[in-house]
Amino acid sequence: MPLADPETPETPDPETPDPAPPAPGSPPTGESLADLAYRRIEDLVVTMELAPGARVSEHGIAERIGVGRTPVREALQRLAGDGILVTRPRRGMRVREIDLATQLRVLEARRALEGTLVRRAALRRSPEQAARLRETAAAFRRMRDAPDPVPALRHDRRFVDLLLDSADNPFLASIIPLYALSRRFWLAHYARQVRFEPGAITDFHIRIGEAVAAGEEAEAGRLADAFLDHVEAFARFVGLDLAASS
Amino acid sequence: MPLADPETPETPDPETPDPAPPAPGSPPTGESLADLAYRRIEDLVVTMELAPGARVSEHGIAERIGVGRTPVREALQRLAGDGILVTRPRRGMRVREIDLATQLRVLEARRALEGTLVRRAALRRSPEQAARLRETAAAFRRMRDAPDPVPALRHDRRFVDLLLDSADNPFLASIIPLYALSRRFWLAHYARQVRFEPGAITDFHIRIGEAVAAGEEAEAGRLADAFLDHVEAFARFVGLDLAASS
DNA sequence: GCGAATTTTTCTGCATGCAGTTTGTCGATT
DNA sequence: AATCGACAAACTGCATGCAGAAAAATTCGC
Repeated sequence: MPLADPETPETPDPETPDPAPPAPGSPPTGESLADLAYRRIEDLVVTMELAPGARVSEHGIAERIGVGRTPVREALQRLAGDGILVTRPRRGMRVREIDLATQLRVLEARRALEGTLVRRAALRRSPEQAARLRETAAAFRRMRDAPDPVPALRHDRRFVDLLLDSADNPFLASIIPLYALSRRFWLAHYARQVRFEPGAITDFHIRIGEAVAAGEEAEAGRLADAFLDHVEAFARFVGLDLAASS
Repeated sequence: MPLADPETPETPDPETPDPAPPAPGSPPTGESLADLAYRRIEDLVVTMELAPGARVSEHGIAERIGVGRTPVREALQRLAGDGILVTRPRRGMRVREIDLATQLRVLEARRALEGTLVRRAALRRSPEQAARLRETAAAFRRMRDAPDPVPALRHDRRFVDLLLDSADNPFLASIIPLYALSRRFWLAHYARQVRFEPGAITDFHIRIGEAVAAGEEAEAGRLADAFLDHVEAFARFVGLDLAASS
């Protein structure tokens, strides 16, 4: 999902005064079924309930999550555009396989975007966003040693959304699917290597969240770099394994 | 359009030998109507045949380019995701307005991605790609002083596609819509300021293309940085104007 | 004659149907 | 028994129909 763009602040739109956020006690969903489908499928992929390489059909997913084919199709096309699904010309879509080469490309793109993201977030976050970032860090801290990593993964998803809001640049949103692929890669392999204990990743999240909340631009940037070094080392480490076992 | 992903090279797919590129003398379109619609609409926006702020309806566009509403809808949603169109919840889509604040955000994101893009392209381009890059540079040279800038703009679009192919990282593709917005901004304002003559931009393209073709990573990176400095200076320069006149 | 309420139009979001392919299966032929 | 070919099922790409909501047009009240 590149650019959710929840109302561009630069163009206040002279024509209508904005009917207020769809009413506080609004209908259950303020989002379209396509948006819902996107996030649901993303989650299925990241948690590997939809296994790497699995075939994905519009009809199948539509039944699984209980909506029509149209919104599912829209979600699938976005996911394919994000590289989370791969589509062969006439043959349908599959969940992207996990492999080291792809993961290194993902990290290459993350490296391009992530430093800017956290630096700008540190620079531009509002006081409210800073507070939420601190809450997020605290939540990570509570989850630090939980046995099941999936809740932390889902929390991480929201953390990234918050960073993006704080950075106030919707054009950086293309980093979101990269995180999804990274989370899946990590989930697929973290158990294998004690050398990279799960807590280390969470610690980075905590420290980045706090640095951004504190407005420490340079420190946030350094942490993001160090984080990527760590993640890349992890990928290469388990990647040997991956190449050998296939 | 993030990630066109013309067959991922990392996953050679053991199942089928690939039915050859849709046949050389294939049916007129090797692409879907939605892809065609995307590019067509992108072009309409960049050339401002669809003016900034113009309302865009599925039906209207469908009639205009002669396809059904479904592929148009898919294209519009991608364009909205790319930030080229903006969509207010239930109120329809509009062509994004042109303003300095947005343009600076675009350039911020470009700065994050562009260096990586050209460096990797220089590192990974194939001999064939290098040849095509040189052809591209030559074509730019021929167009350098043409009175109508639109052909050069369209050529630039292909240049970027070629850089992306060369960089061999589909996850960098989110830069494509940023270029579209940059081209439109430039087209909207280039005539106003003789201080930034059109040829300067073309010169950057030429030099970057040649550096990438030659495999000069560091030089390509430096040129990309200098290019962005120039483009940002241009944006700020005409932006004063923009703010003053509105 | 001017503003406010109401009707009409237009548009999005979604479901569904249809055609052309592609994939998978099963049977016939060698 | 293996291979090839025909048939059947499934799926994508696209068109279209329908409901609800917003925008525009129109009419009504004052």
